[in-house]
Amino acid sequence: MKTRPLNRLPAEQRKREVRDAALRCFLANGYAAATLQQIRLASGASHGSIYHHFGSKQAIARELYEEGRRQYTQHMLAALRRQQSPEAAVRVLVTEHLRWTRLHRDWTLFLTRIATAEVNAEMRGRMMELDAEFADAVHEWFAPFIRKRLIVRLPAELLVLQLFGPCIAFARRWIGGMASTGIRSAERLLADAAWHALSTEN
Amino acid sequence: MKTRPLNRLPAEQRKREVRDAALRCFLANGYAAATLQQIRLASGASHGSIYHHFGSKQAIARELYEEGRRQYTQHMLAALRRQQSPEAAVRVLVTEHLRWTRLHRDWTLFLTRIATAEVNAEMRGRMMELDAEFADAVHEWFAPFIRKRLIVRLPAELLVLQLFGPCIAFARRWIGGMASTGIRSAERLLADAAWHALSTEN
Amino acid sequence: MKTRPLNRLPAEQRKREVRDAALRCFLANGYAAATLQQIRLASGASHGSIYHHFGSKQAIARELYEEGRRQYTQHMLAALRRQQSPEAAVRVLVTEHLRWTRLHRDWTLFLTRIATAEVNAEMRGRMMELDAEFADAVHEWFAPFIRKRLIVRLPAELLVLQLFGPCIAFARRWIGGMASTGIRSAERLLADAAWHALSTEN
Amino acid sequence: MKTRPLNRLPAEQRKREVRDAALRCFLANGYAAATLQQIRLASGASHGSIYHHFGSKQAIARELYEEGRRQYTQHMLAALRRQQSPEAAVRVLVTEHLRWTRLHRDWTLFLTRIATAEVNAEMRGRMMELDAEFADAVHEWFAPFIRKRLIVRLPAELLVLQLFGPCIAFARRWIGGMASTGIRSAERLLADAAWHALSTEN
DNA sequence: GATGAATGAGACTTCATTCAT
DNA sequence: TATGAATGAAGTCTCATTCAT
Repeated sequence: MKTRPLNRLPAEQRKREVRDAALRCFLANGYAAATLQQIRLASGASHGSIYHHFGSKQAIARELYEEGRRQYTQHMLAALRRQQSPEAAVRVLVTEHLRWTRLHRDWTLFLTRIATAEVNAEMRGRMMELDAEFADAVHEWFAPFIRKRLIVRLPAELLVLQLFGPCIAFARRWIGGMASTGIRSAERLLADAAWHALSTEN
Repeated sequence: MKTRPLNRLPAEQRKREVRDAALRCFLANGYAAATLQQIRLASGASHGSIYHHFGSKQAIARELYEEGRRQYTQHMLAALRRQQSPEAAVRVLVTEHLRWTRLHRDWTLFLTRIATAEVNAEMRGRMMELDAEFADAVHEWFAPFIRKRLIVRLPAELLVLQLFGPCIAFARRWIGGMASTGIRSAERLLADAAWHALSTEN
Repeated sequence: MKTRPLNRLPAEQRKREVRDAALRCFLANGYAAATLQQIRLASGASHGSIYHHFGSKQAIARELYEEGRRQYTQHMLAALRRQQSPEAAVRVLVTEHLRWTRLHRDWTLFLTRIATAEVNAEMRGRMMELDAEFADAVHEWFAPFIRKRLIVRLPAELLVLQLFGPCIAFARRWIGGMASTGIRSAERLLADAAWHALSTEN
Repeated sequence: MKTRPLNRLPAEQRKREVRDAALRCFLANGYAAATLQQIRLASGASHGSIYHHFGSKQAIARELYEEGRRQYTQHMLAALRRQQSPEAAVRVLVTEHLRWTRLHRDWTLFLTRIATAEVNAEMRGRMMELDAEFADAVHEWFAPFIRKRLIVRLPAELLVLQLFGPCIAFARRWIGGMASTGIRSAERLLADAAWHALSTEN
């Protein structure tokens, strides 16, 4: 009943702090195992304040997911659009994927886990939407080179899978501490392999 | 006066029923969201009976995981060992992976999810062990051909990733209802692509 | 930079809007279930503004109760005082009670519910006070006729109950959508019955 | 995690104790204000045990409501069916209603409050159903006497209201400590008044 | 006067697990 | 073996109310 608001903050700053704290908690033991209590203690915000700003635990995860995906996508597409040749593009996408994974280990872990975690249908739908958007953007860039037969003839979807499939699988192993190859060597080797797999020149 | 146990079953049959029910529950909303209550209702076994046979919720998942992995591994290695040439082997591995995915949709979904689910360290360790065993077996089969330079020179780990990465990623999309390519066309196309990616002949 | 109050209204108008919104909320699910959040959204006033004007959720209900009772009482006593004969008075009280119920369905529902709702002692005391005042006023009007034996010999309290009991019970059923008799037919029939019950002439 | 069941009871006995404790809690401050914590302490059952048997707080109230109504109804209908004449029947119904109210003050208070409390639609429907059943049973008993013109010509519904309306209103006042007339005097006076109101002989 | 961020106690409910029968 | 009553910690979320701006 008697309470004094101690830390009055601008809304966006408060949300920022809660999101950051929540990310740490989700990473520690996973989404389901993270508790509001932990997020509260880690963020310094009160229980009620968190709900005032987010409305639910899931909403925090949703905002984090959108943020992580946006950063990844922007990074990748920016790198892609700086390239001229398809070979450079293929190499850069693989290299940058692994580099982003390495530099943003937390985000990668969170995005990987939440994607298969038990989230509700609405959130799952949003994830698929973002997946499709990214795949489309990549495919669009390669389309002219596919028409010129510089890149193997594959449906757009499979081309993207051939491009990212191995490094996604590698990243998963690396995050889990299971990779015997170093991630830096993998950058080069998987870039070579991807170009070998996609080029018609070999 | 005393209630008589009505559903006395042979132990293995009762466990079978509980495992089957649990698989359905885990698939419905994920491991964490599934409750003993649901498994109890779905299996017809009582609370106490389930604990008598399994000891914990996690133990049920562990048994299911072992079972699913064993079936997958046996299927894949049997297919691999019937092959003579590296090309046939590469094609068969991709094809059979996708075929197994298609024919055992439930198992695939369960294995995929539990792999990133929030399980304890012991279970995670067991998963990695089984991963490594399978990778080693595949690599061992290809080793002679790698030495003969018929297969691209890649560390064993990356070779396996190059082989399965795309079809794992495809399977994930297909399970989620997101694949625009049919899984049967994908079998052929991804087999071609895998061979193109791994062969030194191209 | 600073947010400007956008909806600055004369105090009484703002209170009016909040009361109206609160009445709707209380009617929807009852006093206890109505939340300040709902009242805030329904009224357009901010959290703080509501507290500035009322001080508490209960105070809003109290003001509404006083308002509803005042309207009912004034209506009934005005109608009573226009009568000359006890028969006309009995008939008019029953008729007008049901007519007011019909024309002010919302108020009736609110007054009925709040009367048995879980409110604090202070408010309960105030309710009883108003009940007694009304009963006294009615009884005072009939006193001369009771002394002249035109109206059955009953303690004042029971006389009023005999007068209003059936139509209160009917109103309760009608509000709940349970009445099989139409409220307009009930006006006449219950007026007849009340006169039959109270008159010594029969 | 570690727990020892201390008070293992037959299911019905445990439910009995919880219901009794809940009735006391609901009476103390009303349904909404009563907490599971209070019921737990008052009943001696654990939190989980209560949910094992009832599933929700509302379900406890529902069972109590059914029980109270059943007791009231059985008492009243048994008394009614022992009568021969309509006069005796009218008097007995009024008298027994007030006597039951007096002897089962707790039940009356609970039934009165819960009826206007904030309960969900399903429970409200059940209440109306029981109301209608009782009214029908009473009306059926009087039907022959109405046809013989020994009882005033009123639609069944209004007849019942004329019969019980005043004593329901009185009971409400008496429970609230507002009645100036004693309940025992009221039994006789309201029985007389009811007969005067319903009989055609006067 | 108005706003809405902040509070924190406490609400109901769920759950894996235990164990007497 | 089977049953299901019992446990109680812990979960998410709600709420009336306060007060700095």
